[in-house]
Amino acid sequence: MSEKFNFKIEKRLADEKAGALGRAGTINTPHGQIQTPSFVVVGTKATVKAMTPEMLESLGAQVVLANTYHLYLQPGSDLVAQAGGFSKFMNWAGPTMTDSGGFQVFSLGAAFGEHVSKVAKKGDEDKKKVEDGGTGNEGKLAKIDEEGVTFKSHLDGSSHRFTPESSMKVQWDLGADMIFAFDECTSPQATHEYQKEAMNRTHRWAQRCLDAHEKLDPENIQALFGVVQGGRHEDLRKESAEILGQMKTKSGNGFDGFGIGGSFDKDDMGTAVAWVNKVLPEEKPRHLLGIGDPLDILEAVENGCDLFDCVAPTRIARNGSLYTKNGNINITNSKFRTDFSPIEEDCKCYTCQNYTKAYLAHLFHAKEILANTLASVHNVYFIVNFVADIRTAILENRFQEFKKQFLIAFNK
RNA sequence: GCGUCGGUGGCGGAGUGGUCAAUCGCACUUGACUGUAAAUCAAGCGACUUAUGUCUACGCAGGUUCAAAUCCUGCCCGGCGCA
Repeated sequence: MSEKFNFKIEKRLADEKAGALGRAGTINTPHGQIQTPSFVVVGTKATVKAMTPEMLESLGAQVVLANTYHLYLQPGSDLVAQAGGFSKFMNWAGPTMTDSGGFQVFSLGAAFGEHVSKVAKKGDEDKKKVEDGGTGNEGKLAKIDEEGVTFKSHLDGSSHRFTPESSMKVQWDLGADMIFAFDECTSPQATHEYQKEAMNRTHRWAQRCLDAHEKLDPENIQALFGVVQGGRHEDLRKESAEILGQMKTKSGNGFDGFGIGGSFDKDDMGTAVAWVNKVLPEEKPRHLLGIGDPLDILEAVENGCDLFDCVAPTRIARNGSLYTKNGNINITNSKFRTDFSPIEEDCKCYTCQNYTKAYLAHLFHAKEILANTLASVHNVYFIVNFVADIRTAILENRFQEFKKQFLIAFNK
């Protein structure tokens, strides 16, 4: 009944600008098509915070990504399996993905209690280099060894262990169309030496994921994406893409697509992504994990990425930051209290069609729960349609013009 | 009228002789947020300022003291009790 996973490239950027890696395509999954490039909405615990699936669908979202670690802890992956998978559980009929739990190795390990982002900005250089990835320190909730990672639940402190094999099993139970190999997301503050060590471990884990997945899912119902690591280093990134691009099981099955994970330099994301995408097999989709800033997406699409997921649109929405074509605004700023115009005059989202900035400002100041929903609707609409517009521009041979116009308006 | 308790920064409310421009909470202002530990977090919040700097401040007016939001006197205002 369902179509097997596949990816078709419809249009390449290369005919517009020599050397450009970008493309527009279509992914087929058992739960429908994804027109790429596409923004994947994050619904960590089988819910996109403050939004119903109907809202997501009506604003054009195509894919939802949930998280292995979170659903494993709560309500438990066996329960989600009983429900028929997280997509059925949350009433989202479209394509789905799950992250492997690899990001929690970072967020509950190296990044726990620190002010570290996986995207390093200027001025972060003076932050101390971390020799062991930062995971061995006291108080961290994740500890890594060769076999896997031991976590302490952030909910109740109980101990749990993930291995490449168990991540595959949990993701099988969660039942997404596309899943990721269990990897280690490293801190941008980690040394080159540590990045290399972590990358090599991630490669060994990738092979184990590939093998375990083949046993669990011999008909390959779920597409498995390998995750490229290597941090901010060109040599490591290229090596990782090379190894994962060619990795196979004994019976010859390789990855169905690739995630690009780990840490980046904010200023040079396009370059880092290009190192990888020049090496990865062209005919497989590439998902840039956890990246969602409009400017980063623009760079990454141009350099060959097809899918993006990011918590930013929903998280910053809940904190009062709203995307506009002229840059972000913070709706809680005092000047918006009496601004009776929509967030954006020409925006077609439900929020902009029906409410004013003054009303949203009021909801935020009053800490009304509807603020989260209306702000999330706008931001998700903005980013999903922004990426869809990039796709259209590629198909219509006007990507560079689109990019130029967007940057002029968006850059503050 | 008598007695009694109290009047502190936008609000609530600590402080009861020096370390107080004054704990804390709220409100307010601004910022951050990139595979969600997140409806979270950070900074600021008397004035002027580059300042560990100066000035003005704890109902009002005096006084005691080297030093007062803190002690004394008077006044004004409020709560409660008794007439």
